[in-house]
Amino acid sequence: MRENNHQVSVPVIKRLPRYHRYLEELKNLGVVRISSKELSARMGLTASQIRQDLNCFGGFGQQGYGYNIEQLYNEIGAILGLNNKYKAIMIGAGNLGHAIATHIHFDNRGFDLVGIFDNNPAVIGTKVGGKIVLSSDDLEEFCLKEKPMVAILCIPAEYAAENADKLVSLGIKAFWNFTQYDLVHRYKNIAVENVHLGDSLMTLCYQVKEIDNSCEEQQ
Amino acid sequence: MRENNHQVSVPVIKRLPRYHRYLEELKNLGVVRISSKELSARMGLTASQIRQDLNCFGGFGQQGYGYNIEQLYNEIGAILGLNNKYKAIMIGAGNLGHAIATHIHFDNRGFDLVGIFDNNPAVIGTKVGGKIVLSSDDLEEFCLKEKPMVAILCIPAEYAAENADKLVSLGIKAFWNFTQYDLVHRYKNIAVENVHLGDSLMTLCYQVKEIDNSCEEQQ
DNA sequence: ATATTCTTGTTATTTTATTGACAAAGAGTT
DNA sequence: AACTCTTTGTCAATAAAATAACAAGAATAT
Repeated sequence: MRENNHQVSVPVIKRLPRYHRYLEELKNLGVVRISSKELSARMGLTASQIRQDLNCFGGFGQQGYGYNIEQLYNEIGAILGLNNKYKAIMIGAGNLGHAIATHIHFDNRGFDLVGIFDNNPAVIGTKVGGKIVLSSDDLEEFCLKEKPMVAILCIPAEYAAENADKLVSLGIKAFWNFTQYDLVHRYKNIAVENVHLGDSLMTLCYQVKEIDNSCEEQQ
Repeated sequence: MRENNHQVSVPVIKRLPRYHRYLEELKNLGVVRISSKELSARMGLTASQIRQDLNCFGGFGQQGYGYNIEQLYNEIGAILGLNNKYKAIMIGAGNLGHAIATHIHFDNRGFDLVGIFDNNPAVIGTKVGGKIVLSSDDLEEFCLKEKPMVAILCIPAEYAAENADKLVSLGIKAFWNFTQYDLVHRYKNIAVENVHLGDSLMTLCYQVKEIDNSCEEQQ
């Protein structure tokens, strides 16, 4: 892999998981090699972009041949760090937390969900995704012992800031943030990946409105 | 509002929900007006960007004064189309579908969730978010009668393509897609908003790896 | 072996997005 | 009423991202 001294841009990083998915599918289909041209056609982007993206990390292809699918799949997995087992804890075991904990394959994506916390007595002690939900009161002790690196926030927006501050003080280095609260520029050297479902739905609403308007115009 | 003949770029649209959130918060705090400068400081972006974004849709501000928060909030809501009641149906009432159906405030965001469908007999007939889960067998009849515009896909990736095709044939014009399957360039004149949670987690993994590496280097 | 085709990695160009600059206009002040 | 300050809307400049172009290397065919 190429030396990492030049920062790779966010748009490139955001595309890597998608490449990874397509390559996995091709790998499972038994396809051995692919050219940037063919992959671009499948994915609906330009061959140039694929080559440029990949060359941020190194030359994985071969002229006149293309890319070896299994190798490229593994390389991208390594770039993303999916072989890691970063310890993650979940804060909030309500509807959404429950769904995320049971639905997401953390182990394929570099993480290990080691603890789930809630402050609702009705939920504490129940099992979610094979794990017993712990009380938020035990959070500090747990963090000191297990030293998790990542926190998944599945709590109401109004509790996000205080919880995040506390978690940072307990050594958390990254957030997977499902709250509406914007954590992004609250800390430095803390990674934040927001999943703003409400924002996503509003964006869809705009698109639907556009389609709706153009339908009406045609009539 | 300004005439809509020039297409507004995707990055601008994606920022609108965030403006909307911040304005809502300010409104609830009883703040009446705000300048682009102050809003930009709160949101962590440039004043120029805010002014440029807003001027894609019209001049909502006043020189020497700034923007009236309530007015701007309403304008952005109207631009996004949040006052609509687009009928939405959910396909798949598993863990994730259940959480989305109960957790998301559809009515604040331009939608009305009118039906939930699943093909698992153990789930059909149960109540999710106050609605009885219907059998997928009833989907066609339901769509002919209710004419929903949007489908929320909470099914495994392998069933995404066939379901989407069927839904498009039944008149669905937009998808909120929670599957890993890429619907984007499958149809034209169909809106797709993807929520690829797996991709999001992989992106976070990359960020965590970066932090982890820089920590190790320091030692 | 040689020629031809394919396909990469990289540089150049174009397009898109963000930031900066500033005249014009209204708000607040004296 | 005149003056100063603030802040917009817009245009210009810069930065970033995507696309195109192409030389060079490797595979395949003859």
